[in-house]
Formats: sequence, C-alpha cells, structure tokens
Amino acid sequence: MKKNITIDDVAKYAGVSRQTVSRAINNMNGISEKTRQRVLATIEELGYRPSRLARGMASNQSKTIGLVIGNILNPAHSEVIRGLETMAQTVGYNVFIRTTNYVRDAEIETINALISENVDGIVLSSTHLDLQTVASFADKNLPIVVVHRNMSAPNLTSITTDIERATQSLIEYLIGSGHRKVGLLTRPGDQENIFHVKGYKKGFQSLGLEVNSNWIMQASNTNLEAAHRTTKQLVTRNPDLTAIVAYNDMMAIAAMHACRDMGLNVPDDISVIGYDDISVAAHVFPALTTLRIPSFEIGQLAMEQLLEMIKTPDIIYPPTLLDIELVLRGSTKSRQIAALSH
Amino acid sequence: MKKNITIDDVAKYAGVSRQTVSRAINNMNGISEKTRQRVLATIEELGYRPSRLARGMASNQSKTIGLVIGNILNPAHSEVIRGLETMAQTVGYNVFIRTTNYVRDAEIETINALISENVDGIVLSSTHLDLQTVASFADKNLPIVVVHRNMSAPNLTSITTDIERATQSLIEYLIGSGHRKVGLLTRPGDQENIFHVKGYKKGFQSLGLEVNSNWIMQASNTNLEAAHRTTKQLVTRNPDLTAIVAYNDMMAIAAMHACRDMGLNVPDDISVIGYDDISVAAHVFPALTTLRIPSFEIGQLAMEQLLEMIKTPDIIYPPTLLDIELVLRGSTKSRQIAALSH
DNA sequence: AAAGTTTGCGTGAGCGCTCACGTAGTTTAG
DNA sequence: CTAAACTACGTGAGCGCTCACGCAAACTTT
Repeated sequence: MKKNITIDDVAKYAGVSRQTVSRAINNMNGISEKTRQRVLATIEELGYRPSRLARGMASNQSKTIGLVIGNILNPAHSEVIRGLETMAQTVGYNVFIRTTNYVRDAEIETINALISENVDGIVLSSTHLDLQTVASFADKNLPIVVVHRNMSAPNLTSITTDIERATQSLIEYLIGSGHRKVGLLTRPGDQENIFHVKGYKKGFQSLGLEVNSNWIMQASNTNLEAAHRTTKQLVTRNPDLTAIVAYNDMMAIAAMHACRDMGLNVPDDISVIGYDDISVAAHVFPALTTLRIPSFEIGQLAMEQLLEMIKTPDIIYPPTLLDIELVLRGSTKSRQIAALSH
Repeated sequence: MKKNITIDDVAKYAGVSRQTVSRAINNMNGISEKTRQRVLATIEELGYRPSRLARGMASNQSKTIGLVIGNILNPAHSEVIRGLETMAQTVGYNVFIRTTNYVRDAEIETINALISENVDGIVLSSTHLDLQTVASFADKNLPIVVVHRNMSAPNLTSITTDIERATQSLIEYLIGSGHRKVGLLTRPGDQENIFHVKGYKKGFQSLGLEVNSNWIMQASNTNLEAAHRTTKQLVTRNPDLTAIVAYNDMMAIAAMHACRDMGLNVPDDISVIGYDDISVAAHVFPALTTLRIPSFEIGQLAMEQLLEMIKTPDIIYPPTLLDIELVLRGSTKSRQIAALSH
C-alpha cells in the first residue's frame, strides 16, 4: 500500500506552507516565480497528485459533471459522449454518465442523485422534461446544458439542430423528386412533441398535400428489433409507399432489412432515409442516405458551454443551433416524371 | 441557491447525534430499530442526501471506479460500458470513463490520473500493458479487473473470452466447409500478441495446412475507413480468397462493403465473418456471420468482480472465461465438394 | 522620509462526513 | 447479588484540501 502524498508533505519538503503549494498547483498569484518552480519541482519529485475529493470538499467544486442520457447504445450517442469527454479531459473534468431508458421519472431522480453527488453541472440529452422543470433545477451552482432540445433560461442553455425544419426540407425534397407516399418510422411518444413528426407533416402541408396518418408509425422502442417489426407493419399497411423516413440511422438500417424481408428492393422499390450519419451508414448495403447530425460537435459544444456557465454563472447564454446536412447515398432514388404526372 | 442539508441538520432535527444518523444511513448496527426509523423519516422529510465527496474523504472510499478503454465508438464497447454501468448503478457506484486511443503510454498516465482521483478500483479494457506492469498498479486499495485479456494476480483478475481458441475453431470450421484460402483482416500491433492472429494460424496448423502470410493484413486502425481500405488491398493481393475473417463486426461490415466495391458478391464469391454480434450485425445485408462475444455480460461481471475485490482484498480471484458462440448468417456460405477434392 | 501600496508568504478554520473511542444503561452469567 | 458483557448512543479527531484572513518585507508615491 503506497502511502498517499499530501499537500503537507510537499509543503514540508519544499520548505513552504501548505497554502503556497496550493498557489503553485492552482496557478494563483501571490507567489514568486522562483518559489513556484521550486514547489513544482518537489511535486514532480514526490509524485504528488492532489486529491480530487479533498479539493471538491474545500472548494465546493467537484470538477465533475453529469450526463443524463436515454441510452448509450446508439453510436450517435457514443459520438456525443466522445465529444463531451474529449473536451472534459482537456480541462480536467470528469463525466458521470447516467442512463434513464427514456423514462421521465428516472430523469428527475437521476438529476437529483447527481446533485447530491456534487456535480458542477449537468448535460441533459433529449430530455422529456419541460422547460419549467429543467429550469427549476438550473442554478448558479448547477448550470445545465440541454442537448437535442431547444431551451434557454438563466444558467440553462442548449445545443440543438433543427430536426423539424430539416425533416420538412427532406419531405419537400422527396416530393420534389417524385415521391408521393412517404412513410415515417418514428419513436414512441406524443406525436405533438416529436420534431421528426412535426417536420414531416409541415413538409406535406407546405406543398398543399394531405398527410395520411397511416403513413406515420411509431415503434414501441428505438431498438433495431422494434424498428424492424414496425417497418413491416408500416409496409404491410401501405404497400404503395415509395419512401420511408426513419427516426435515426440504426432504425433505418433495420427498416431496410424489413423491406428486404418483404421482398422490396431498396432503393428501386422503396427509398430509406435515416438521421445521424453514424459511421456504418456509409458502409451498409445499400449505403444509407441520411441527414447528418454533428454529434461529436454537439458533445464538444455542450461541454464548452457548460464550462462557460460554471465559470460565469447567472448569464443567459444563447442556444446554439447546428446545421443538418443531407447526405445522399444509395438507399434513395428519385421517382420518374411518370409519377409526377399523377 | 438551495442550502445544502448536512448530516448535522438531520441530527439536530431528529434529536440524535451525527453518528447515529450515520449509523442509520449506512445500515450499521449499534442503533435501535425505533431510532433508525425516526432518523430515516427525518431524512426523507428534509430531503437530505449525503455528500459523496465528504463520504469519500472520511472513509477513503469514493464509490467511484475508473474504466480505461481504447475508444467508445464500437457498439461492442458500448455494451461493455452498459453492463458495467448497469451493475454500478444498482450498488451506487460511479464510473469514470477514460479513453486512450489504444496508446500504451496513455494507459499508464490514465491509470495514474485515476488513482489520484481516488477511484476505488479500475477496469482495464484490452490493455497493451503486460501482467507485471498492471500488477504493479494493483493493490489492496486499488483492485483491477482486466477485460479481454487473461491476467491474474493478487487484487487483479480478468474477464475474457478465448478468442484464440474460437478463431482456431472458426478456421477449422471454414476449412471443413470447403474454404481453403481464408484472409484475415486484423488490427495493428505485434502479430505475436494478437489472439486473433494466433488462433488463425493455429487453425491452419492443426489441420496440417500452410498459412500464407499474404492472407493476413493489418489495418492501420480499427475504424471503418481503414478496414475498407485494407480489405481492398487484401483482396487485390489475393484475388482467390473465398473468405475473410475480420477483427470485429464493424470492420467486417466495412470489409463486405469493400468486397462489393471490388465486384465480389458476399457470400457467393467470398464469405465474411466478424466478431461481437453487435445489434446491427443481424440487420445489414447480407446479415453478418459472427462470433458472438457476450459484451454486456463481460461488463457486468467485471463490475461484480471489482466490487468483490473492493470488499475483500488481497485474495486471488480466478479469471473468468466466457464462451464464444458462432452465429451463422447470410454472409457465409460453404464451398462445394469440388473444392475439397483439391 | 513618512505614508501608502503591492508582493509574497503563513495561519486558522472548516467543508461533511466516518472512525475510533468513550460511556451510560441494560442484560446475562456464576 | 455482583462482575462481565452487551446495547445504544455520543464525542473528538481528522480525511486533504481551499478560503479568508493576517502580516511582514519591498516597492511606490508625494
């Protein structure tokens, strides 16, 4: 058992006071350059590492933030985590990751738990909570960054993409390229609260077309099996669909699989579109057309914003809106003029 | 700013001493059932949550463990993390995740950093470090569980699968089903240290066949682009391969893509096999034949073992070896007798 | 040259817990 | 009926830091 070297050991060894060592490691002033060098040298020599726990206790800053996320299996989520963690590591912060399986109450409980664990801030991914509830948690001592949802309040900001508008554009694009009957494979939940659904409907409406509610189908879960099953139902119910817009790339891959199972060729019989542009999207067959969400960047920016808010609280930081880009690949095909004349 | 309720507040309110409150929340004895109930009631009433930091300071147990992993992008790794975290959450432990990009020195530095952050234990995934180095970190105050590598020492154990043996069996199976020229798409590193390569060679040797070193190709990286590129080179160099064994499912998917790009049909012209059985493997086209690694279970067991070691140190815990199962899907096809007569 | 200002350092307190004791009151053993 | 052994609490110390001071020495200013 290695004895732990404390700040007092360093102080004694360097012949200075505890506080002077503290000044050296925290780059505070009130210490001469000469002393600082000497202290840093002894720190190096003794292999001293300050205790995160003690620091947290004394300063009321744990250098830890919490991430509350539905699940971590989707590679797009992993990208967000990676962005967050990359940023966090460079500034010496830790991340507690907590999964909620998208259960609302679990989110609240998790946030409370994180507070009691003295986190300095929280990143909430795709929360189900409303602005008021989230804002009630946000505090000068607990800034919150919400990801994938647009929110703003004191000590609360967000990093988002405009899924609704991007989906509307996508629908307009699909219709413009000859599609008429476009299915939507989406997640469970109240349709009024799903940007994916709202944008889909707006797309049709903006072109003066009717939306057939049979074309919208919500999987019971965002996993691949549910997506596969639901796509089969969707296609069975609407055999004349020429395109399916999935909720994300993972579900889109399962949707393509389901189409194959139903004897449909992608993209000749039916086009499939996903969201995220996860790394496999370009490698599956057919390669998946997708709306690229900059997940890594979202994670990075979330951490950056959170750090800003920790440093300077009580300011209202404007939400960040990142662009979504349509990446055309082999899973989509335009319909010929014949269809347009219809 | 909500004032933090401390243990002293609870003590005062319940009319007992600090220590009695501590006894109540930690289920220690030396407290009557009646008092315990009363204390727990006031805790509930005041909404008291003990500070993880203070607890850690006082007890020298931070209830936090560290995970050192190469990257988190592979869904198989996410599964390990999920298993670890699921287990951790049920016992109130936190996990610090640190990525190293598979750099050896980063591993050492990361372990040191985690130690200074007072973690109670460490899980090392696919480490490059040798037994001696890892064992030198392991300590009664810092048990270590190594995942995907077989190691054992005091306060050090491992959860693994026998990749070498499974690969050998796979090769034997492939040859048994008529394949003769089997390519290996593997990761960078010294071939002597890659179980994947060792098992591959053993498979041929056990059947008295020559291994052609041209059939082995190491991607410069484990990402999809490198796998795609390397597969093309592998196929170009050996146009007569009838099967490719990839390092994992992600790389196998990229390999299938590369084969298509080269005008080869999978599985008619060439079979492709991966490892892990990640969730998309069953949904890509053709569905991927793979050696299933129980990643979630590995994560769970790693956490369980670590908790055991934290509770009862200085015992040698035997390594755990989990089974690998061959999952046959559409990406493989046996070669006909014609090939066997060769 | 006296007074004010800055610079460089040290000291005590305390963050919120747990640990190792101490001490009454109660039960058990001989 | 008394000594020994619990049971149910309370008390002081301390984990390793930072914060808010305090206080000399050096450096300006008028």
